[in-house]
Amino acid sequence: MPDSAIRPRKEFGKTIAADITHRLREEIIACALPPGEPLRFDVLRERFGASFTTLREALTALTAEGLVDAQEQRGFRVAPVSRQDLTEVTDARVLIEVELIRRAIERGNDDWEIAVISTLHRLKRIEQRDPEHPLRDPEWKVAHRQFHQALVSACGSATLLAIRAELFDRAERYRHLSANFRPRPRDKAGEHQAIMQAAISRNADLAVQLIETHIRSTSDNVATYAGHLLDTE
Amino acid sequence: MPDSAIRPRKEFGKTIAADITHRLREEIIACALPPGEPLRFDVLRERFGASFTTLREALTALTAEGLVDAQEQRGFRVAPVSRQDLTEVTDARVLIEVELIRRAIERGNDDWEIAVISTLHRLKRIEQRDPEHPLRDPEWKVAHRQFHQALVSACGSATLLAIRAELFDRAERYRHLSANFRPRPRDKAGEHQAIMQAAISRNADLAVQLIETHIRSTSDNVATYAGHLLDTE
DNA sequence: AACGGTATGATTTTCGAAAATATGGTCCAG
DNA sequence: CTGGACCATATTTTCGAAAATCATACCGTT
Repeated sequence: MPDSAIRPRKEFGKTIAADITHRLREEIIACALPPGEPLRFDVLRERFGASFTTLREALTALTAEGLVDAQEQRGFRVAPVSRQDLTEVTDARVLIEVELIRRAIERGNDDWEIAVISTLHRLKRIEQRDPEHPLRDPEWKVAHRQFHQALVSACGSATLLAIRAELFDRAERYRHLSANFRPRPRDKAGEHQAIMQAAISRNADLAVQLIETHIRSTSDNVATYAGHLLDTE
Repeated sequence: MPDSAIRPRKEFGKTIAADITHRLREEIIACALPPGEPLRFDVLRERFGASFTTLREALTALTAEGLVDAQEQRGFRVAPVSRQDLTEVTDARVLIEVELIRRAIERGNDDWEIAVISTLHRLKRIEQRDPEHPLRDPEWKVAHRQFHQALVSACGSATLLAIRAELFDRAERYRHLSANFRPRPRDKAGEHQAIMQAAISRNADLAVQLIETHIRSTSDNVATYAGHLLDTE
């Protein structure tokens, strides 16, 4: 289900609707389309060069992912943000991610270990390039996502992985929301390193604790530095 | 997000696409459209009296819910079933439902207690009518769903409730799959009664244990009596 | 007979026009 | 001035035809 986002230039593989869905998702997560923004067909039609129907299909898919809000007979808009929603997403992520980490540590084989180590390695290399503003680097985004994805990939449940991916996207949107206001990033590199070590050494309890802290502190950061954006309805 | 399925006669509220989505979902869950069945537009067009585009939108929504399988450029089909998928759905349900029951018991107020008691009452009345084949009674289906929904409704997280609803639907499809082969229903009435009592008396640990047993034994039943349907790819 | 390539038919996917519905403003009655 | 009904416009939603893509059968070559 996740996308392994290799340069999604033009229509990479298949249907236009799937491509539009992908591009719209990226823009919403990156807050290029801000929360609450009405999504009018005329505008989208021009921006994405697709017809009503195709756009509608994409918007329907994103509605199911919780990134778009459908108001029957009154069109679509980017899903609004709120403190309540941030809390719900955070709690749900903790619940699921903790379970998946446990399972992955229990079941992960050599390939899993390699994936975890190598994705972290790439992430650290990218961070060295611009330690101040990692979130602005699209490559960092991809690498960060892939590291966390690798960590749980061995859990054995495609169903839970799909749910996790959805929640990850929704959380990432909140991260972008606060990116412009956050003074300096905290020591994420160190946290990722510690999580990797706990996972590889099969210390489940420690890994779980680190992951929960990681998720919650990110969420707290958003609430602190983007709180003023979370109050409008 | 859940539907409170009151007689969805004709186009009840709003858009045709939403209506078709609802009807298609019901038919898939009830296995009127069997797992793996190709969903060709000509056929659907005749069956539901809607156009390509509208149907496509409905199928896209159901794909996101895990009830339909989209194969790019090669159309849609009813999501296939498998032992692996049944296991995943069951485990995910236990994980989430257990958490939600805990939260609901902690946060539920008078309205919650009333909802739990009254939905169980209705369920029992319906069961008295035809104790042998409850699953064949569409009213039982609705009442059963509403009881379980009421149990967790006070959890405080719309996000987790939406995920739960999706998993419930997917599990219900498996139940229908085995309904024709199951010799006699086990004592569900007693189980529901016990769950209700544990919840109302705020005995979280007991309620959690009962719910987990309830979910897993249902799943085991399916594996036992519909196992021969779960092996074809 | 086996293989590869191509033409034909079936099916999905996309499009823009047309129908349905909401929005906003104006006018009139109270 | 206020409130409500009505009309005009903006926007969404739906449709069936047209384009794109896939599946299959056919044919010629080895």
